[in-house]
Amino acid sequence: MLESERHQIIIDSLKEKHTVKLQELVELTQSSESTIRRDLTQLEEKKYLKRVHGGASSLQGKLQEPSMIEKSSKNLQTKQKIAVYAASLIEEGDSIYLDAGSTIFELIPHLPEKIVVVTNGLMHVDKLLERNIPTYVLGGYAKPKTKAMIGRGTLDSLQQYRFDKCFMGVNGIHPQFGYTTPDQEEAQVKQLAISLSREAYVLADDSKFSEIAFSKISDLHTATIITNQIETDTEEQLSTKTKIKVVTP
Amino acid sequence: MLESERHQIIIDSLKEKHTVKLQELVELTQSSESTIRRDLTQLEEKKYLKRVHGGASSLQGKLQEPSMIEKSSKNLQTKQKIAVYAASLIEEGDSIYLDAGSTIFELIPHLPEKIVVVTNGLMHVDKLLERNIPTYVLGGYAKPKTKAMIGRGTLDSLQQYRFDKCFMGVNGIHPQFGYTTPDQEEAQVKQLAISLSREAYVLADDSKFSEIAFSKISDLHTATIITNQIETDTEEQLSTKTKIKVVTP
DNA sequence: TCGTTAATGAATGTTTTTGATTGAAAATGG
DNA sequence: CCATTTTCAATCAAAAACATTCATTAACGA
Repeated sequence: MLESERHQIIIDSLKEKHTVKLQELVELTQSSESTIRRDLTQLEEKKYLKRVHGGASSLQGKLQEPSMIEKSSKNLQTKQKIAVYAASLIEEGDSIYLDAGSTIFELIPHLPEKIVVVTNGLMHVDKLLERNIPTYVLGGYAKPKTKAMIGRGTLDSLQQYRFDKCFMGVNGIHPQFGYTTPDQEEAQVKQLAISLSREAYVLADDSKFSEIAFSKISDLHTATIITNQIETDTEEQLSTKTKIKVVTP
Repeated sequence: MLESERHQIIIDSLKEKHTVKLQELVELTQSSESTIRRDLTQLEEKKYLKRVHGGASSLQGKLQEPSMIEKSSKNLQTKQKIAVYAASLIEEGDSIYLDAGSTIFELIPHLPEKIVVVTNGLMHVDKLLERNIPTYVLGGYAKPKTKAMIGRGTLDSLQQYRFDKCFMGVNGIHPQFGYTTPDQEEAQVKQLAISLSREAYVLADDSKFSEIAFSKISDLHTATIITNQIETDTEEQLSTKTKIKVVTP
Protein backbone atom coordinates (compact mmCIF):
# COMPACT_ATOMS: atom_id res chain seq x y z
CA MET A 1 0.00 0.00 0.00
CA LEU A 2 1.13 3.50 -0.83
CA GLU A 3 2.43 5.77 1.83
CA SER A 4 -0.12 8.46 1.05
CA GLU A 5 -2.91 5.92 1.16
CA ARG A 6 -1.85 4.79 4.61
CA HIS A 7 -1.60 8.33 5.81
CA GLN A 8 -5.09 9.03 4.58
CA ILE A 9 -6.41 5.97 6.37
CA ILE A 10 -4.74 6.99 9.59
CA ILE A 11 -6.11 10.50 9.42
CA ASP A 12 -9.57 9.26 8.54
CA SER A 13 -9.54 6.87 11.45
CA LEU A 14 -8.74 9.69 13.80
CA LYS A 15 -11.55 11.81 12.45
CA GLU A 16 -14.01 9.28 13.76
CA LYS A 17 -12.41 7.76 16.78
CA HIS A 18 -10.28 10.33 18.55
CA THR A 19 -7.76 7.61 19.29
CA VAL A 20 -6.59 4.64 17.28
CA LYS A 21 -4.43 1.68 18.23
CA LEU A 22 -1.32 0.83 16.28
CA GLN A 23 -2.44 -2.75 15.82
CA GLU A 24 -5.72 -1.62 14.29
CA LEU A 25 -3.79 0.37 11.73
CA VAL A 26 -1.56 -2.61 11.00
CA GLU A 27 -4.68 -4.58 10.13
CA LEU A 28 -6.37 -1.81 8.20
CA THR A 29 -3.38 -1.12 6.02
CA GLN A 30 -1.91 -4.59 5.87
CA SER A 31 1.45 -3.08 6.62
CA SER A 32 4.04 -3.94 9.21
CA GLU A 33 4.28 -2.45 12.63
CA SER A 34 7.49 -0.68 11.69
CA THR A 35 5.88 1.05 8.75
CA ILE A 36 2.96 2.29 10.77
CA ARG A 37 5.32 3.55 13.42
CA ARG A 38 7.19 5.50 10.81
CA ASP A 39 3.94 6.87 9.43
CA LEU A 40 2.84 8.00 12.85
CA THR A 41 6.15 9.68 13.50
CA GLN A 42 5.86 11.60 10.23
CA LEU A 43 2.27 12.61 10.82
CA GLU A 44 3.10 13.78 14.29
CA GLU A 45 5.88 15.98 12.95
CA LYS A 46 3.36 17.52 10.60
CA LYS A 47 1.00 18.05 13.53
CA TYR A 48 -1.75 15.88 12.16
CA LEU A 49 -1.89 13.79 15.32
CA LYS A 50 -0.22 13.06 18.59
CA ARG A 51 1.52 9.79 19.20
CA VAL A 52 0.57 8.06 22.39
CA HIS A 53 1.75 4.80 23.84
CA GLY A 54 -0.04 2.11 21.88
CA GLY A 55 -1.21 4.25 19.00
CA ALA A 56 -2.15 7.80 18.16
CA SER A 57 -4.61 10.39 19.30
CA SER A 58 -6.29 13.26 17.54
CA LEU A 59 -5.03 16.73 18.32
CA GLN A 60 -8.48 18.27 18.47
CA GLY A 61 -9.91 15.28 20.19
CA LYS A 62 -10.50 16.79 23.56
CA LEU A 63 -12.78 19.42 22.11
CA GLN A 64 -15.49 17.05 21.02
CA GLU A 65 -17.60 19.56 19.13
CA PRO A 66 -18.60 18.62 15.60
CA SER A 67 -17.59 22.05 14.37
CA MET A 68 -14.05 21.34 15.38
CA ILE A 69 -14.07 18.07 13.57
CA GLU A 70 -15.09 19.85 10.40
CA LYS A 71 -12.20 22.17 10.85
CA SER A 72 -9.76 19.32 11.05
CA SER A 73 -11.19 17.47 8.10
CA LYS A 74 -10.68 20.46 5.89
CA ASN A 75 -7.41 22.24 5.64
CA LEU A 76 -6.04 23.96 8.65
CA GLN A 77 -7.03 27.56 8.97
CA THR A 78 -4.58 30.14 7.75
CA LYS A 79 -3.59 31.29 11.20
CA GLN A 80 -3.13 27.74 12.38
CA LYS A 81 -1.16 26.77 9.34
CA ILE A 82 1.21 29.62 9.98
CA ALA A 83 1.35 28.75 13.64
CA VAL A 84 2.14 25.11 12.97
CA TYR A 85 4.91 26.04 10.62
CA ALA A 86 6.40 28.58 12.96
CA ALA A 87 6.34 26.10 15.83
CA SER A 88 8.19 23.58 13.72
CA LEU A 89 11.14 25.96 13.64
CA ILE A 90 11.58 25.66 17.39
CA GLU A 91 13.95 23.04 18.74
CA GLU A 92 14.12 21.40 22.12
CA GLY A 93 16.22 23.40 24.50
CA ASP A 94 15.43 26.70 22.82
CA SER A 95 14.82 29.82 24.76
CA ILE A 96 12.12 31.75 22.97
CA TYR A 97 10.23 35.02 23.27
CA LEU A 98 6.53 35.18 22.48
CA ASP A 99 5.00 38.51 21.67
CA ALA A 100 1.54 39.33 22.98
CA GLY A 101 -1.44 38.95 20.68
CA SER A 102 -3.79 36.44 19.17
CA THR A 103 -1.63 35.34 16.26
CA ILE A 104 1.14 34.26 18.56
CA PHE A 105 -1.39 32.66 20.90
CA GLU A 106 -2.14 30.09 18.20
CA LEU A 107 1.46 28.98 18.41
CA ILE A 108 1.22 27.68 21.93
CA PRO A 109 -0.55 24.35 21.33
CA HIS A 110 2.16 23.39 18.88
CA LEU A 111 5.21 24.27 20.94
CA PRO A 112 7.59 21.51 21.99
CA GLU A 113 7.62 21.01 25.74
CA LYS A 114 11.29 21.21 26.56
CA ILE A 115 11.80 24.88 25.96
CA VAL A 116 11.77 28.01 28.04
CA VAL A 117 9.39 30.81 27.15
CA VAL A 118 9.51 34.48 27.98
CA THR A 119 6.49 36.59 27.09
CA ASN A 120 4.87 39.95 27.61
CA GLY A 121 1.44 38.54 26.85
CA LEU A 122 -0.60 37.75 29.93
CA MET A 123 -3.17 35.99 27.76
CA HIS A 124 -0.57 33.36 26.95
CA VAL A 125 0.46 32.37 30.42
CA ASP A 126 -2.42 30.08 31.33
CA LYS A 127 -2.09 28.03 28.19
CA LEU A 128 1.67 27.84 28.48
CA LEU A 129 1.42 26.54 32.03
CA GLU A 130 -1.22 24.02 30.98
CA ARG A 131 1.33 22.68 28.56
CA ASN A 132 3.91 22.45 31.36
CA ILE A 133 6.22 24.88 29.64
CA PRO A 134 8.44 26.88 31.99
CA THR A 135 7.31 30.47 31.57
CA TYR A 136 8.78 33.80 32.48
CA VAL A 137 6.65 36.91 32.24
CA LEU A 138 7.91 40.46 31.76
CA GLY A 139 6.89 42.93 34.40
CA GLY A 140 5.44 46.36 33.78
CA TYR A 141 2.17 48.09 33.07
CA ALA A 142 -0.69 45.85 31.97
CA LYS A 143 -2.30 47.38 28.90
CA PRO A 144 -6.03 46.91 29.49
CA LYS A 145 -7.22 46.09 25.99
CA THR A 146 -4.60 43.60 24.87
CA LYS A 147 -3.22 42.41 28.22
CA ALA A 148 0.26 43.09 26.97
CA MET A 149 2.93 44.24 29.33
CA ILE A 150 4.39 47.56 28.23
CA GLY A 151 6.30 50.53 29.53
CA ARG A 152 9.59 51.28 31.19
CA GLY A 153 9.39 48.37 33.62
CA THR A 154 8.82 45.94 30.80
CA LEU A 155 11.87 47.13 28.93
CA ASP A 156 13.95 46.80 32.07
CA SER A 157 12.72 43.25 32.67
CA LEU A 158 13.43 42.36 29.08
CA GLN A 159 17.04 43.47 29.23
CA GLN A 160 17.79 40.54 31.52
CA TYR A 161 17.08 37.94 28.86
CA ARG A 162 18.59 36.54 25.67
CA PHE A 163 16.65 34.42 23.19
CA ASP A 164 17.37 31.84 20.53
CA LYS A 165 14.26 32.83 18.64
CA CYS A 166 11.51 35.35 18.99
CA PHE A 167 8.05 35.28 17.44
CA MET A 168 6.29 38.55 16.87
CA GLY A 169 2.79 39.45 15.83
CA VAL A 170 2.11 42.57 13.83
CA ASN A 171 -0.77 44.91 13.37
CA GLY A 172 0.23 45.62 9.81
CA ILE A 173 2.92 45.10 7.26
CA HIS A 174 3.94 47.84 4.93
CA PRO A 175 6.06 47.16 1.87
CA GLN A 176 8.28 50.12 2.47
CA PHE A 177 8.30 50.54 6.18
CA GLY A 178 8.39 46.92 7.24
CA TYR A 179 6.06 45.52 9.86
CA THR A 180 4.15 47.97 11.92
CA THR A 181 2.18 48.45 15.06
CA PRO A 182 0.04 51.38 16.22
CA ASP A 183 1.15 51.56 19.85
CA GLN A 184 4.51 53.17 20.32
CA GLU A 185 5.11 51.57 23.69
CA GLU A 186 4.26 48.13 22.38
CA ALA A 187 6.58 48.75 19.46
CA GLN A 188 9.45 49.52 21.80
CA VAL A 189 9.04 46.18 23.52
CA LYS A 190 8.94 44.33 20.22
CA GLN A 191 11.99 46.13 19.00
CA LEU A 192 14.05 45.36 22.06
CA ALA A 193 12.99 41.72 22.08
CA ILE A 194 14.08 41.33 18.47
CA SER A 195 17.45 42.82 19.24
CA LEU A 196 17.92 40.29 22.05
CA SER A 197 17.20 37.33 19.76
CA ARG A 198 19.49 35.36 17.53
CA GLU A 199 16.64 34.84 15.06
CA ALA A 200 13.45 36.83 14.66
CA TYR A 201 10.23 35.64 13.08
CA VAL A 202 7.21 37.73 12.27
CA LEU A 203 3.88 35.95 11.89
CA ALA A 204 1.34 37.60 9.65
CA ASP A 205 -1.78 36.19 8.11
CA ASP A 206 -2.91 38.06 5.02
CA SER A 207 -5.44 40.21 6.84
CA LYS A 208 -2.49 42.08 8.23
CA PHE A 209 -1.52 43.46 4.88
CA SER A 210 -4.54 45.71 4.69
CA GLU A 211 -3.94 47.61 7.90
CA ILE A 212 -3.43 51.30 7.56
CA ALA A 213 -2.42 52.65 10.91
CA PHE A 214 1.14 51.85 11.75
CA SER A 215 4.20 53.20 13.41
CA LYS A 216 7.41 52.17 11.88
CA ILE A 217 9.85 50.06 13.74
CA SER A 218 12.79 51.87 12.35
CA ASP A 219 15.86 49.85 13.02
CA LEU A 220 14.57 46.33 12.60
CA HIS A 221 17.34 44.00 11.63
CA THR A 222 17.34 40.41 10.40
CA ALA A 223 13.89 38.89 10.40
CA THR A 224 11.84 36.22 8.69
CA ILE A 225 8.24 36.99 7.89
CA ILE A 226 5.98 33.95 7.89
CA THR A 227 2.78 34.49 5.96
CA ASN A 228 0.49 32.71 3.56
CA GLN A 229 -0.49 34.79 0.60
CA ILE A 230 1.31 37.81 -0.60
CA GLU A 231 1.19 39.69 -3.84
CA THR A 232 4.31 39.22 -5.85
CA ASP A 233 5.26 42.86 -6.05
CA THR A 234 4.80 43.32 -2.32
CA GLU A 235 7.00 40.36 -1.70
CA GLU A 236 9.65 41.77 -3.96
CA GLN A 237 9.61 45.02 -2.12
CA LEU A 238 9.92 43.29 1.20
CA SER A 239 12.60 40.96 -0.07
CA THR A 240 14.82 43.75 -1.22
CA LYS A 241 14.68 45.31 2.22
CA THR A 242 17.83 44.47 4.08
CA LYS A 243 17.89 41.02 5.57
CA ILE A 244 14.16 40.46 5.51
CA LYS A 245 13.13 37.07 4.23
CA VAL A 246 9.58 36.04 3.41
CA VAL A 247 8.49 32.42 3.69
CA THR A 248 5.15 30.68 3.36
CA PRO A 249 4.35 27.35 5.02
CA MET B 1 -7.38 0.05 26.37
CA LEU B 2 -5.22 3.04 25.50
CA GLU B 3 -4.17 5.42 28.19
CA SER B 4 -5.68 8.38 26.41
CA GLU B 5 -8.96 6.52 26.00
CA ARG B 6 -9.11 5.86 29.70
CA HIS B 7 -8.34 9.46 30.46
CA GLN B 8 -11.14 10.56 28.19
CA ILE B 9 -13.55 8.21 29.90
CA ILE B 10 -12.57 9.50 33.30
CA ILE B 11 -12.98 13.10 32.25
CA ASP B 12 -16.29 12.38 30.60
CA SER B 13 -17.56 10.65 33.70
CA LEU B 14 -16.72 13.67 35.78
CA LYS B 15 -18.52 15.99 33.41
CA GLU B 16 -21.76 14.29 34.27
CA LYS B 17 -21.36 13.07 37.77
CA HIS B 18 -19.24 15.52 39.77
CA THR B 19 -17.65 12.59 41.53
CA VAL B 20 -16.80 9.11 40.40
CA LYS B 21 -15.73 6.04 42.34
CA LEU B 22 -12.51 4.27 41.53
CA GLN B 23 -14.31 0.95 41.22
CA GLU B 24 -16.71 2.36 38.66
CA LEU B 25 -13.77 3.39 36.53
CA VAL B 26 -12.20 -0.03 36.90
CA GLU B 27 -15.36 -1.51 35.42
CA LEU B 28 -15.83 1.08 32.72
CA THR B 29 -12.31 0.76 31.43
CA GLN B 30 -11.72 -2.90 32.18
CA SER B 31 -8.41 -1.97 33.72
CA SER B 32 -6.86 -2.74 37.05
CA GLU B 33 -7.15 -0.66 40.16
CA SER B 34 -3.47 0.22 39.97
CA THR B 35 -3.83 1.58 36.47
CA ILE B 36 -6.77 3.74 37.37
CA ARG B 37 -4.96 5.05 40.40
CA ARG B 38 -2.05 6.04 38.21
CA ASP B 39 -4.42 7.69 35.74
CA LEU B 40 -6.06 9.68 38.50
CA THR B 41 -2.69 10.81 39.80
CA GLN B 42 -1.70 12.01 36.35
CA LEU B 43 -4.97 13.78 35.71
CA GLU B 44 -4.80 15.46 39.05
CA GLU B 45 -1.34 16.78 38.24
CA LYS B 46 -2.75 18.21 35.05
CA LYS B 47 -5.57 19.82 37.00
CA TYR B 48 -8.35 17.88 35.33
CA LEU B 49 -9.73 16.58 38.61
CA LYS B 50 -9.14 16.23 42.29
CA ARG B 51 -8.46 12.88 43.88
CA VAL B 52 -10.61 12.05 46.85
CA HIS B 53 -10.70 8.99 49.02
CA GLY B 54 -12.38 6.30 46.99
CA GLY B 55 -12.27 8.06 43.64
CA ALA B 56 -12.09 11.49 42.07
CA SER B 57 -14.10 14.66 41.99
CA SER B 58 -14.59 17.39 39.42
CA LEU B 59 -12.76 20.64 39.95
CA GLN B 60 -15.49 22.98 38.75
CA GLY B 61 -18.32 21.01 40.17
CA LYS B 62 -17.91 22.45 43.60
CA LEU B 63 -17.81 25.99 42.36
CA GLN B 64 -21.05 25.70 40.45
CA GLU B 65 -23.87 24.49 42.58
CA PRO B 66 -23.55 24.15 46.30
CA SER B 67 -21.13 26.83 47.40
CA MET B 68 -22.49 29.64 45.25
CA ILE B 69 -26.02 29.17 46.50
CA GLU B 70 -24.91 28.99 50.08
CA LYS B 71 -22.72 31.99 49.61
CA SER B 72 -25.43 34.23 48.25
CA SER B 73 -28.24 33.09 50.47
CA LYS B 74 -26.40 33.12 53.76
CA ASN B 75 -24.27 35.89 55.18
CA LEU B 76 -21.07 36.79 53.49
CA GLN B 77 -18.49 34.12 53.88
CA THR B 78 -15.62 34.67 56.21
CA LYS B 79 -13.21 35.40 53.42
CA GLN B 80 -15.49 38.02 51.93
CA LYS B 81 -16.15 39.67 55.25
CA ILE B 82 -12.44 40.04 55.75
CA ALA B 83 -12.03 41.31 52.21
CA VAL B 84 -14.66 44.00 52.60
CA TYR B 85 -13.08 45.23 55.77
CA ALA B 86 -9.58 45.26 54.31
CA ALA B 87 -10.73 47.18 51.24
CA SER B 88 -12.31 49.81 53.45
CA LEU B 89 -8.85 50.69 54.69
CA ILE B 90 -7.76 51.82 51.24
CA GLU B 91 -8.11 55.48 50.29
CA GLU B 92 -8.31 57.12 46.91
CA GLY B 93 -4.91 57.88 45.51
CA ASP B 94 -3.27 55.01 47.33
CA SER B 95 -0.61 52.92 45.75
CA ILE B 96 -1.11 49.36 46.93
CA TYR B 97 0.49 45.97 46.53
CA LEU B 98 -1.65 42.85 46.25
CA ASP B 99 -0.11 39.48 47.02
CA ALA B 100 -1.02 36.48 44.90
CA GLY B 101 -3.60 34.01 46.17
CA SER B 102 -7.29 33.46 46.56
CA THR B 103 -7.77 35.38 49.79
CA ILE B 104 -6.45 38.57 48.26
CA PHE B 105 -8.44 37.92 45.10
CA GLU B 106 -11.62 38.47 47.06
CA LEU B 107 -10.45 41.99 47.75
CA ILE B 108 -10.59 43.16 44.17
CA PRO B 109 -14.33 43.69 43.77
CA HIS B 110 -14.29 46.01 46.77
CA LEU B 111 -11.35 48.19 45.83
CA PRO B 112 -11.90 51.89 45.13
CA GLU B 113 -11.20 52.82 41.52
CA LYS B 114 -8.78 55.69 41.83
CA ILE B 115 -5.80 53.75 43.05
CA VAL B 116 -2.79 52.12 41.48
CA VAL B 117 -2.18 48.44 42.03
CA VAL B 118 0.98 46.41 41.79
CA THR B 119 0.72 42.64 42.07
CA ASN B 120 2.61 39.41 41.58
CA GLY B 121 -0.62 37.45 41.11
CA LEU B 122 -1.48 36.78 37.49
CA MET B 123 -4.90 35.52 38.56
CA HIS B 124 -5.75 39.04 39.68
CA VAL B 125 -4.96 40.97 36.55
CA ASP B 126 -8.09 40.22 34.56
CA LYS B 127 -10.41 41.26 37.34
CA LEU B 128 -8.40 44.38 38.10
CA LEU B 129 -8.54 45.50 34.48
CA GLU B 130 -12.26 44.81 34.38
CA ARG B 131 -12.60 47.28 37.21
CA ASN B 132 -10.54 49.84 35.26
CA ILE B 133 -7.86 49.92 37.91
CA PRO B 134 -4.40 50.77 36.59
CA THR B 135 -2.34 47.65 37.18
CA TYR B 136 1.33 46.91 37.20
CA VAL B 137 2.53 43.33 37.26
CA LEU B 138 5.85 42.09 38.58
CA GLY B 139 7.98 40.13 36.13
CA GLY B 140 9.69 36.84 36.78
CA TYR B 141 9.00 33.14 36.76
CA ALA B 142 5.37 32.09 36.68
CA LYS B 143 4.81 29.46 39.36
CA PRO B 144 2.55 26.92 37.66
CA LYS B 145 0.25 25.99 40.50
CA THR B 146 -0.55 29.36 41.96
CA LYS B 147 0.22 31.65 39.01
CA ALA B 148 2.31 33.77 41.30
CA MET B 149 5.38 35.51 39.98
CA ILE B 150 8.46 34.47 41.91
CA GLY B 151 12.23 34.37 41.66
CA ARG B 152 15.06 36.75 41.12
CA GLY B 153 13.38 38.71 38.35
CA THR B 154 10.37 39.33 40.53
CA LEU B 155 12.45 40.74 43.34
CA ASP B 156 14.26 43.02 40.91
CA SER B 157 10.97 44.30 39.50
CA LEU B 158 9.64 44.86 42.96
CA GLN B 159 12.56 47.06 44.02
CA GLN B 160 11.31 49.77 41.65
CA TYR B 161 8.14 50.41 43.61
CA ARG B 162 6.98 51.93 46.89
CA PHE B 163 3.54 51.33 48.39
CA ASP B 164 1.20 53.03 50.78
CA LYS B 165 -0.29 49.70 51.80
CA CYS B 166 0.25 46.07 50.99
CA PHE B 167 -2.14 43.19 51.46
CA MET B 168 -0.72 39.74 51.94
CA GLY B 169 -2.24 36.29 52.06
CA VAL B 170 -0.74 33.57 54.17
CA ASN B 171 -0.65 29.82 54.05
CA GLY B 172 -0.51 29.55 57.80
CA ILE B 173 -0.13 31.54 60.96
CA HIS B 174 1.96 30.28 63.80
CA PRO B 175 1.70 31.86 67.27
CA GLN B 176 5.43 31.92 67.75
CA PHE B 177 6.84 32.33 64.29
CA GLY B 178 4.33 34.74 62.83
CA TYR B 179 2.68 34.19 59.49
CA THR B 180 4.12 31.54 57.33
CA THR B 181 4.24 30.18 53.82
CA PRO B 182 5.67 26.92 52.53
CA ASP B 183 7.42 28.30 49.45
CA GLN B 184 10.67 30.04 50.21
CA GLU B 185 10.68 31.99 46.95
CA GLU B 186 7.15 33.20 47.48
CA ALA B 187 8.12 34.19 51.00
CA GLN B 188 10.97 36.32 49.72
CA VAL B 189 8.62 38.30 47.51
CA LYS B 190 6.17 38.81 50.36
CA GLN B 191 8.94 39.93 52.63
CA LEU B 192 10.34 42.48 50.21
CA ALA B 193 6.90 43.86 49.39
CA ILE B 194 6.22 44.38 53.07
CA SER B 195 9.47 46.23 53.52
CA LEU B 196 8.53 48.56 50.66
CA SER B 197 5.18 49.43 52.23
CA ARG B 198 4.27 52.07 54.74
CA GLU B 199 1.59 49.79 56.17
CA ALA B 200 1.29 46.02 55.88
CA TYR B 201 -1.88 43.99 56.26
CA VAL B 202 -2.12 40.23 56.46
CA LEU B 203 -5.45 38.64 55.60
CA ALA B 204 -6.16 35.29 57.23
CA ASP B 205 -9.41 33.44 57.55
CA ASP B 206 -9.47 31.01 60.43
CA SER B 207 -8.66 27.97 58.31
CA LYS B 208 -5.17 29.35 58.08
CA PHE B 209 -4.48 28.75 61.74
CA SER B 210 -4.42 25.00 61.38
CA GLU B 211 -1.72 24.79 58.74
CA ILE B 212 1.39 22.94 59.68
CA ALA B 213 3.94 23.46 56.96
CA PHE B 214 5.52 26.87 57.10
CA SER B 215 8.75 28.69 56.54
CA LYS B 216 9.34 31.57 58.80
CA ILE B 217 9.47 35.06 57.49
CA SER B 218 12.11 36.10 59.93
CA ASP B 219 12.31 39.85 59.91
CA LEU B 220 8.71 40.84 59.45
CA HIS B 221 8.15 44.26 60.86
CA THR B 222 5.00 46.24 61.51
CA ALA B 223 1.92 44.41 60.31
CA THR B 224 -1.77 44.15 61.00
CA ILE B 225 -3.39 40.76 60.81
CA ILE B 226 -7.00 40.83 59.73
CA THR B 227 -8.89 37.72 60.70
CA ASN B 228 -12.21 36.64 62.05
CA GLN B 229 -12.03 34.13 64.81
CA ILE B 230 -9.01 33.48 66.91
CA GLU B 231 -8.53 31.74 70.21
CA THR B 232 -7.74 34.15 72.97
CA ASP B 233 -4.41 32.69 73.93
CA THR B 234 -3.23 32.64 70.32
CA GLU B 235 -4.17 36.26 69.96
CA GLU B 236 -2.25 37.11 73.08
CA GLN B 237 0.82 35.38 71.78
CA LEU B 238 0.59 37.18 68.47
CA SER B 239 -0.12 40.50 70.13
CA THR B 240 2.94 40.36 72.28
CA LYS B 241 5.09 39.86 69.22
CA THR B 242 6.65 43.18 68.32
CA LYS B 243 4.43 45.47 66.36
CA ILE B 244 1.93 42.88 65.27
CA LYS B 245 -1.65 43.94 65.71
CA VAL B 246 -4.65 41.67 65.33
CA VAL B 247 -8.01 43.03 64.23
CA THR B 248 -11.30 41.41 63.33
CA PRO B 249 -13.90 43.03 61.08
C1' DT C 1 20.98 -2.51 -17.93
C1' DC C 2 23.27 -1.02 -13.72
C1' DG C 3 23.92 1.62 -9.64
C1' DT C 4 21.78 4.47 -6.37
C1' DT C 5 18.24 5.75 -3.41
C1' DA C 6 14.09 5.10 -0.77
C1' DA C 7 10.84 2.16 1.44
C1' DT C 8 9.80 -1.84 3.89
C1' DG C 9 9.66 -5.63 7.30
C1' DA C 10 12.10 -8.53 10.42
C1' DA C 11 15.20 -8.88 14.47
C1' DT C 12 17.34 -6.82 18.32
C1' DG C 13 17.60 -4.92 22.88
C1' DT C 14 15.50 -1.16 25.66
C1' DT C 15 11.76 1.42 27.80
C1' DT C 16 7.06 1.94 29.26
C1' DT C 17 2.96 0.26 30.84
C1' DT C 18 0.49 -2.81 33.43
C1' DG C 19 -1.65 -5.76 37.15
C1' DA C 20 -0.70 -8.35 41.28
C1' DT C 21 1.10 -8.13 45.93
C1' DT C 22 2.48 -6.04 50.05
C1' DG C 23 1.93 -3.39 54.26
C1' DA C 24 0.43 1.31 55.69
C1' DA C 25 -3.27 4.67 56.18
C1' DA C 26 -7.96 6.06 56.31
C1' DA C 27 -12.75 5.32 56.81
C1' DT C 28 -16.43 2.63 58.96
C1' DG C 29 -19.17 0.58 62.56
C1' DG C 30 -19.82 -0.89 66.54
C1' DC D 1 -12.18 3.63 71.96
C1' DC D 2 -10.94 -0.60 69.18
C1' DA D 3 -11.69 -3.89 65.50
C1' DT D 4 -12.87 -4.44 60.80
C1' DT D 5 -13.08 -3.07 56.22
C1' DT D 6 -11.79 -0.25 52.58
C1' DT D 7 -8.64 2.46 50.22
C1' DC D 8 -4.10 3.76 49.44
C1' DA D 9 1.08 4.10 47.97
C1' DA D 10 5.08 1.45 46.89
C1' DT D 11 7.26 -2.33 44.79
C1' DC D 12 8.06 -5.86 41.40
C1' DA D 13 7.94 -8.96 37.51
C1' DA D 14 5.63 -9.84 33.19
C1' DA D 15 3.88 -8.09 29.03
C1' DA D 16 3.36 -4.68 25.60
C1' DA D 17 5.16 -1.13 23.02
C1' DC D 18 9.11 1.09 21.71
C1' DA D 19 13.48 2.90 18.91
C1' DT D 20 17.16 1.19 16.35
C1' DT D 21 19.56 -1.51 13.22
C1' DC D 22 20.06 -4.25 9.23
C1' DA D 23 19.07 -6.88 5.16
C1' DT D 24 15.79 -7.18 1.42
C1' DT D 25 12.97 -5.31 -2.00
C1' DA D 26 11.07 -1.85 -5.00
C1' DA D 27 11.63 2.51 -7.61
C1' DC D 28 14.18 5.64 -10.19
C1' DG D 29 17.42 7.97 -13.24
C1' DA D 30 21.68 7.41 -15.68
